[in-house]
Amino acid sequence: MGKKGIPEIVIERLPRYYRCFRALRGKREKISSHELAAEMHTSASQIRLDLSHFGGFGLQGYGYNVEELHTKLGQILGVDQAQYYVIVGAGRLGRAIANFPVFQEVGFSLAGIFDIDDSVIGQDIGGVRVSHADGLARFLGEHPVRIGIITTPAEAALGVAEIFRAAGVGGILNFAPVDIAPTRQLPVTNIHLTDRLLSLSWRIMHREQEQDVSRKDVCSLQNTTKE
Amino acid sequence: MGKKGIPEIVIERLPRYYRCFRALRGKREKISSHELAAEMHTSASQIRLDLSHFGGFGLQGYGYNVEELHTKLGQILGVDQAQYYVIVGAGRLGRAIANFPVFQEVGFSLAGIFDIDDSVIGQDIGGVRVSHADGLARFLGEHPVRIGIITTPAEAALGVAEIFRAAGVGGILNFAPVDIAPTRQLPVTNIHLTDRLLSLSWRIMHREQEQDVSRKDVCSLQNTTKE
DNA sequence: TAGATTGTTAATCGATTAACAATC
DNA sequence: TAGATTGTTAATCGATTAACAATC
Repeated sequence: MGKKGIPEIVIERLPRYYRCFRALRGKREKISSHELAAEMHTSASQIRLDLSHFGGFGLQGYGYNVEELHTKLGQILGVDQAQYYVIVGAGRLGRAIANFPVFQEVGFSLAGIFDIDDSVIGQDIGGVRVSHADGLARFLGEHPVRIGIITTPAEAALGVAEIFRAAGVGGILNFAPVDIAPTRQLPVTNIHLTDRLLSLSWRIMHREQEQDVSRKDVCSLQNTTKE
Repeated sequence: MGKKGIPEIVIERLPRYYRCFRALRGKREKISSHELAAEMHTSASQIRLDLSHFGGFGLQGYGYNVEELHTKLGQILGVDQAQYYVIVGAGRLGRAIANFPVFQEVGFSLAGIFDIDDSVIGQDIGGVRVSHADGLARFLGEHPVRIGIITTPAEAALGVAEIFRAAGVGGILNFAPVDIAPTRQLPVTNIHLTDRLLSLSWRIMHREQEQDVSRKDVCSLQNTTKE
């Protein structure tokens, strides 16, 4: 099977597999779908089907080679190539993201950070000087920016998204509490932290009917696979 | 239909409806499922089925009353009651979250913030003094904390989760790049920002086969509903 | 009343799980 | 070779969409 028609939901799971194989490096040479399913609290079937979308990474009677899968999944996710991103909105969340060590580890470099508040312009954040947002469009025209991250207040977010779109930025990661609509040309991931807090709040109030992990060991990391 | 057996996926969508009705307040008195679907880029069927899980909020021939739905959805999500949360990990991300205005707007109050770094202990973050994490278990025993937010490095996260569990905290929102397993007693939402960045990276590299929004108007917010 | 729009049931679609032949 | 474990197809399960009777 080629790279066409891979369900979106499989793509969303891919980073988790990557993370798992990354953590396994050095610890073991190989792992079977069943062992991995136990680690990840999923099913072996799902792992095999998910991975098979990208080619035959496993070996019958052996399993998956940890080193190989780590490399292959990294390539699939674009971790092997340097990628540049910019942050618009140099508030607390923007600063936090600018300093995420994992982003760097994974090959993403901060190319620029922008704001409209004169009092923060010129400050050094994550090794980069904050510039005025007026210069954003121009900056994007001169630098190869793959990802635009929005950490502005809600009001500013759509305007920034439009600048990103016009400049041909590859994709948007939006943290402003507004939904930015993706298009075929411009994938967008909207991350609404408050939404996650609220759905968690609901689940807390209704925890009785939570997933029926058998109670023998409440905080265990025991897997619930049946296969 | 009662509150039993509502699919998890519906719950995850609920905050989005809430956000939408919140934004509509004052602007209009009522809205039909079709109009709302256009706003939200979903289908009217899905909206009607989702909302019907919680009771008959709509009125035939009229639609949904904005004010009423805002109130009802707020109640369902627990926004009407004061809820306390603590943050463990007073780094940049922890500070950012402590200052999220939307969390407060929605009824969540920061009860405490903890770290192990002596140089940050005693600092004021979001109106709360940073305490040493050694005092976390005791603090939880003395205060009614609904949600525990983890913004520590990966290594510390499981230990903190265990303290939360032992203290009977209602639920966990985890930002550390580790999966904390939920149990029936303790719902957990793991938010892996790097995972979202990586799946976006894949989508950028494969944007050709993105969802086929018709190209007539690339950046439009035009709805794609068919019903 | 006639038109609009819900709540809900039935039909469709997609995702997960189970099963097993292929093969290391 | 025999045992293990994959990749893949078929069966099941769940979620979305379509249709429509109920009713404001």
